[in-house]
Amino acid sequence: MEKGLTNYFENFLEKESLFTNKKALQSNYLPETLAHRDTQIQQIAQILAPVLKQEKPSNLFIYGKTGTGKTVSMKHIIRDLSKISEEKAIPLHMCYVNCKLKKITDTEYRLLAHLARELGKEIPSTGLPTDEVYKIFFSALEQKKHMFVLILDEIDWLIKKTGDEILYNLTRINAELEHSQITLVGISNDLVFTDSLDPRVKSSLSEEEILFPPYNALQIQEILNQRAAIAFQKKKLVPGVVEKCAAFAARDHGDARRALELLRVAGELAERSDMKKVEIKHLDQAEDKIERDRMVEAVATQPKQVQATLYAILNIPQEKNNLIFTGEVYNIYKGLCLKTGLRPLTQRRVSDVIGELDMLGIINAKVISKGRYGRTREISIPLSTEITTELKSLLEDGLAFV
DNA sequence: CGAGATTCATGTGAAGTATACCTTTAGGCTTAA
DNA sequence: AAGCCTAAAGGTATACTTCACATGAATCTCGTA
Repeated sequence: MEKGLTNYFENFLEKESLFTNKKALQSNYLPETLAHRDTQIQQIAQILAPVLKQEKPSNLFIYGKTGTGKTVSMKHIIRDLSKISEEKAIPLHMCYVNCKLKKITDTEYRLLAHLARELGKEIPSTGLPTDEVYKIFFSALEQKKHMFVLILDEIDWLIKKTGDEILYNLTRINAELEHSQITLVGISNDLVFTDSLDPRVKSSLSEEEILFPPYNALQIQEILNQRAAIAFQKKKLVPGVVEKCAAFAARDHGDARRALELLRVAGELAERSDMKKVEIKHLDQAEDKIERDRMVEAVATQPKQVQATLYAILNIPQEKNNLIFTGEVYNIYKGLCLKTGLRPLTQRRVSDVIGELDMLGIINAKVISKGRYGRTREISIPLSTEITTELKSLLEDGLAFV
């Protein structure tokens, strides 16, 4: 037994890896050059360049679907600008914030607290009045005497949850700052998001707008090839893998991030099963695995109550066109609480929870009116039965059944 | 037969509550002069 | 008397509850052709 394990590890070490540098396929990887995003990067650079001369650039709004390179492009620019400002000792602070991070940047208070911490201030997680945090942030900013570029990624989430007041306040702050200026860059993949903004906020946020169009299959192929050259050993990909991978991604709106992830996971799967090369079948397996992992991850990190609600939804007998209604869910949920000793939430709250699950993409919930028979959410589960059963058992463990 | 009125089951907004955490302040204790 | 620590008072954000009203199409009602 012991011996076998040691052997296994020894073999593992000796085995030649398919990868040379797997990082190149990870989503946080920043390549030296970005293919097919020259015009966009150029535009952004032009708009933001004035910061180097200590002039306030226009606020900027960037939009485009997921995986069109918005975030990478922006990070690219952040990197270059920061480098230059450092070399030339230009007082410039670029701050990238992803607003989708639960419990970190998903409310006005938390975002502000995060920003103040970025400037080296200690902010408690709760307890302080929000305008107090504004003041702290404000004075820290003023003290530093520099240009502050605030990049809000997934800004639509923030606004959806907390309203657009934050943006209004942030743009207004400039008028009161004497030694510093703040520039906003909003990134969103919701194309119609700005319509829901207060007109004043809208006009000031999108003084400039840049659209990131989806990549086409050919462009994705090039990107994949570029990255694969760095990530994989030579000739480890069966011909056609990249093409198939690009086709997968182009199928739903040219999402390059997905394509890269697909390739990486396919590589990992090939390696794990001791194959010499990455084959097409690994792509199919990878697609499965990614979907599954994403769901498991999303579900496992939810609070207990959300999990219980989801479990209730998954456990409704799936006969008639799998249409499920809120009342039904709530009843099962209550029974579940009884069994697990969980304190039941009100229907009001569960209604919101269902909305949250919908936002997370774990379920589809649409408000419909059934006429004489009332109004409710029509819930359906867009997952394969395998994933559903996997989630169920995951939840059973998590919820500690009696 | 068709235009309104009715109805149901929940959606949804506003206001209130519990909890966990923060700052301020007043009182008590210690210490140094 | 000055300094320091502690505990109570007073305040906030967040997650949730309570209350009350809003929704919107299937169904019902009733006047009319």
